[in-house]
Amino acid sequence: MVSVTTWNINSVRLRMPIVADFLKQEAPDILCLQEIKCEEHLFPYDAFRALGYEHFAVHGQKGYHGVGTVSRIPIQEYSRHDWQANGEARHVGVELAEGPGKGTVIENVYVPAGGDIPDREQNPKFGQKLDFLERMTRWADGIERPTLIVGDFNIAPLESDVWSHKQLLKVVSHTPLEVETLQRFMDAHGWSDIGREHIKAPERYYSWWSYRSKDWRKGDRGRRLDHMWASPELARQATAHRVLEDARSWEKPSDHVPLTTEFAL
Amino acid sequence: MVSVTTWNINSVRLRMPIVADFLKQEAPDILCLQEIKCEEHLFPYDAFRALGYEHFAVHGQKGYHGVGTVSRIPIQEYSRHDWQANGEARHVGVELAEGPGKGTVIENVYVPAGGDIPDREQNPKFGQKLDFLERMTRWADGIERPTLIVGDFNIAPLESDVWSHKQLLKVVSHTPLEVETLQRFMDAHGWSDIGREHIKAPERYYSWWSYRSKDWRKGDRGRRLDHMWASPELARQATAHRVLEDARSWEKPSDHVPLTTEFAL
DNA sequence: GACTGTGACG
DNA sequence: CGTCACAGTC
Repeated sequence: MVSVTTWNINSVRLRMPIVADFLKQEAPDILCLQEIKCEEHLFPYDAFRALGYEHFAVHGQKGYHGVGTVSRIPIQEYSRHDWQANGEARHVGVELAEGPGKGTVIENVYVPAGGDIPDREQNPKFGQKLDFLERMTRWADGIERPTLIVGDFNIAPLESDVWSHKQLLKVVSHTPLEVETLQRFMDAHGWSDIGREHIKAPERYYSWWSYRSKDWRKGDRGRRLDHMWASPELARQATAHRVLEDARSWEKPSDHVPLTTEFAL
Repeated sequence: MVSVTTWNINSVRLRMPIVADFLKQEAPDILCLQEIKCEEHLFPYDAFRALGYEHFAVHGQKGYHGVGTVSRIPIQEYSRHDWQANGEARHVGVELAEGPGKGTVIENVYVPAGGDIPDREQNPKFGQKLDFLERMTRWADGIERPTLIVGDFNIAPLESDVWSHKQLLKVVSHTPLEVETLQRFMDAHGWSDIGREHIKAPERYYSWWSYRSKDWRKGDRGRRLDHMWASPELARQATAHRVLEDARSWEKPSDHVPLTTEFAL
């Protein structure tokens, strides 16, 4: 069995105390973090080692973005794409280096948020987000090995992925254009949406609640921005999937919560 | 009996938890804070009221400096000098409004730090500090009522007020020029240095330890920058004086510790 | 609302 | 080392 967690941590240095709590409690084999917000040499390697996580693939930059994959089973860095070709650290890929599942690829990605206005002309960041997804789509077309891609996709595709489909139709993260673009990425490889295989629509499923409200539970205005997608054959080996909503209430929380999937490898 | 505390708090909003602890523990009648670092409308009045302190004289500004006098016995704002005439909030004066000691004046002051280089030409801030003290000296010359002046004077006048007289002779806060300038202020009214009346030189007496060292106790590199000076007749009524060095070890401490004097009024 | 870096100030 | 302000991002 191999378990994998994805978590947009919104500063790994600031959040290391709750990351440690999470690892002690949930003990996934592999933890994929997004928005680590630090350069690679400032990543808290020692704190992870002290918890038994001794394998790393970190793609960081100063201040913004950045992803890091941390593991207690051997992994090997496999790829590091810059799909925007602008130097931003938004992806790192690893493969399982030993044991059952050896060669399985785990891609950790942080898709651009896309700014406020869902219009390429008025808001270049929205265009960048779509372009990023389209380049990922072309890349996915050539995937030949069993692959798990996880991370903050910054898109909530289904109606039951948001607290109000109607009120979010023109809000970046849930616009039809983004949803279609994400669908093309899905089709390019035939990804299986593990989250929705285990928590079927139309059941409510969120992974993010804004900081901009006193009580995140009040109104439950969440969105499912974080995802775990697998190649079809790998998806069939997923035996369990959990969303740790409680983490949104922890001390100094991230605005995202961790998602975990177990695989019978 | 009336007890008065002076404490450079280095942000009253950030430090309110330890201020509350202090008031519960020491319960002075009057608390004079410096470096409150907030505008008046952001001063935590309610937190003080909840502790039984319902009388205030606050002179604040955005971000820097600022002084506030908080009392559980009636006080009345008396003066608010701008000795530099540059709009900085560095002084507020009150008088006891009722009971024994009615009319006694308590001045709360935050003398400019003076920058790094002890030279007017190279460092205008050093000149401003001296000018500030000289204007206070002219003001002190006209004092006619029993007065207590407390606060962060940013000068450690005596050899035993610093961890190394020799090593600090050219360090702003202990230069001969500052010490002479402070002495002229003392002479202008005949102030009595209550701290040194109770803890006589050459006994070690510090009220500040820099943040710039891991362990403030290591080497004990302190300075006596905070003072409580009284008119001669008032000084004779001072019955006790304490320095709460422990406060330097509290959770998220200020770099200054509170000084308290009791008066038999 | 909460994070980052920066720069000023101590 | 540690505070605040500011601007940028999400």
